[in-house]
Amino acid sequence: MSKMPTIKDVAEYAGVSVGTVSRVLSGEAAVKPVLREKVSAAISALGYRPNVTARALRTSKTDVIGLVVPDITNPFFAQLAASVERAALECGHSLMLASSHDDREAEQSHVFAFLDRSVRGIIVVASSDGSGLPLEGAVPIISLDRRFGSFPLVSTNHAQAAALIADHLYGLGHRHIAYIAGPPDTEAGRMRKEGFVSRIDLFGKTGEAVELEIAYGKFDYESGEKVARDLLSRPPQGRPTAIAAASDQQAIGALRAARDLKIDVPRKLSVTGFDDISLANLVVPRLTTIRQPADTLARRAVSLLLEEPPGTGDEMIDGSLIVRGSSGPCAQPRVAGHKN
Amino acid sequence: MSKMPTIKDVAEYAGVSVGTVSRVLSGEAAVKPVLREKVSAAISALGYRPNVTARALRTSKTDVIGLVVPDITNPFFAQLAASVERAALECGHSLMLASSHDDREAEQSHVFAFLDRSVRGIIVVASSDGSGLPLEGAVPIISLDRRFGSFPLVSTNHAQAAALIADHLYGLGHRHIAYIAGPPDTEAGRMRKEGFVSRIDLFGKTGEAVELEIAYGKFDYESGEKVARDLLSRPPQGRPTAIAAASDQQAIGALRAARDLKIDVPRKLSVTGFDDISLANLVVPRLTTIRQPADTLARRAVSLLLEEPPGTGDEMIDGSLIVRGSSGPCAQPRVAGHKN
DNA sequence: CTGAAAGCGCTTACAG
DNA sequence: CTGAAAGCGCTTACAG
Repeated sequence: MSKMPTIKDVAEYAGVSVGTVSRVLSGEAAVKPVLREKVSAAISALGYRPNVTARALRTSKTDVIGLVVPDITNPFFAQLAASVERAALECGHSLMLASSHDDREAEQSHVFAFLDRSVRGIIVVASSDGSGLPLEGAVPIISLDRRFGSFPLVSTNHAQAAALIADHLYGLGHRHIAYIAGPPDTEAGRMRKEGFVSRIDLFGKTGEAVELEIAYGKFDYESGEKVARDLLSRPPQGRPTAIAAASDQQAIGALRAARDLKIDVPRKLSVTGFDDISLANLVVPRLTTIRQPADTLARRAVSLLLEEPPGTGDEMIDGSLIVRGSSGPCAQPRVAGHKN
Repeated sequence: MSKMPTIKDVAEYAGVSVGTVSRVLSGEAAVKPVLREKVSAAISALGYRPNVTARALRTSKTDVIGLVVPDITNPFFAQLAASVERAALECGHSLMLASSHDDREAEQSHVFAFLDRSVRGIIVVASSDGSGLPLEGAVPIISLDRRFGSFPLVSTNHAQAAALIADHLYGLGHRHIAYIAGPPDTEAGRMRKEGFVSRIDLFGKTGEAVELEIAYGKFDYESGEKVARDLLSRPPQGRPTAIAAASDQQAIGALRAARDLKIDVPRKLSVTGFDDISLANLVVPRLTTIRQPADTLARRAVSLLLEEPPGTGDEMIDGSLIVRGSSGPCAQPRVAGHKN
């Protein structure tokens, strides 16, 4: 087997024309059973496998989906990638993966590289809000989780989900809350913050006022740790009783800062995340967070891509609140003697 | 631009033959400067980009590397994937990614799928020791981290690295150690265990004897937590003073078990991992572990793949010990009053 | 140094 | 229902 057999070899072996072989391969056109048999026999006798490249050239259709993520090392993106791969596989497609390392140029060049390979479609988890990419519809493009250019976005309903956290914390009695926001140049960062803030504002109007501090950071561990450290190195009375973070990684960083500062979570401080990465359930205490429906998101993105014609509208999928050990009732500092 | 321009369009625009265009594209053959200019001008005027598929069909060479990992959601594999992607990019190649979900059949079918796409080469992080794949050299295949079939393996020198941990723990005075091994059907699992055990045995002969318990598990969090829980729910005197795990994830699971059982790490128990995933530096306490040189591993794997002829021998790369807070001196239980 | 032509392995109208 | 033939967009001997 020094050379792979081609459709021509199969045709000769079976004593038919290549067209006929092609037809039984596609299964579309009707072929007389006798010939069909012969062809099938030839195929397995020779161990023939169609040349995907040739097929792609001829039909200018491939079965690969390109995915670009900011950083595959980020657990949430890894989860997303895994889900996209699975969804693609279910639809008989393969995955090409590229990391943009949060670099806009890399992101663009990866998209172009995918275009050059005439992939079936491209899903991009943008590194930051992309601006005017001069890309018209040769190949469908869908934004996942974070908007890329002006392409349709499939994402968690960040605002709705963030409001869930606000409800939770308010319900627990917290009236001094810090929110660690994500980068304001990401739609997810903005929407989560806005959802959270506007819910808290609403409480201010209809219930008890809440003192809300907002700090900005990146979505990673280090940012969360750093911001939380600043927030928490104040005397107890001036400290927030709850920190809501825009990502699990930030929240886990915050947890670490709290531990370093010997602040008991959840007794003295509640901490919440966003994403429900698998780690969230493993840290101590386990993290209260928002579950992003990675699987559903991925599946929808792939569907939109593959639809004929490709989906064109945004889709928002609700997140759900996962209550675990890192959040608890506010330690009512007004009662004397209960203070730290 | 409803249709992508082809090499033919460029040729017409520049007033030359397609052969000439192809030659300036490849940069190999000599082309008279005047024509070269014209062609370049035409290319940018039309926004021409070569059709990768056609080129692949013609040359039967592509610039994509296939990577199959057991689970992209596992932080170490994610790191490996990121490194492979980077290394591939540096060599002008793209990455196709597939997850085997630790399923041998899926693994095989992904390899075949890559073969069908006539990728330039395939790197596989095996889910378990693959056996006789009937794959001869159409396309180079390299095993990374865990051996696939009988293909050349690039991996950390697991035995050497595990011995480093043994040295560390022994040096700290631990004489009752538990080792949480990885699955014995993985080469990495076996070699790490063997490296660890034989080093401890050596101590037994040349120094003080060490009581060594060995438990088996998968490489994941849950396994580590479960095994450690069993190990640690014994009275303090019968407990190991150190747990060496075959992966960071196991170790982090063990950390969690220790915390649940209120066993102070590192005061009463030392815990070590293997991999140095980014999380290792974020758990509390930070995890002492072995750094696997993911970047070097990936780069070597890609190099072997791309060499002409492809590399054929195994390569072992030394790991390094990273000492952090989860390991410390043994709490000499022999001194009365110091006991728990 | 350059053009005309063959061919990579398929699919798909076009006749019959 | 089936075969002969064109053509997808390239690269590369082959002449000149």
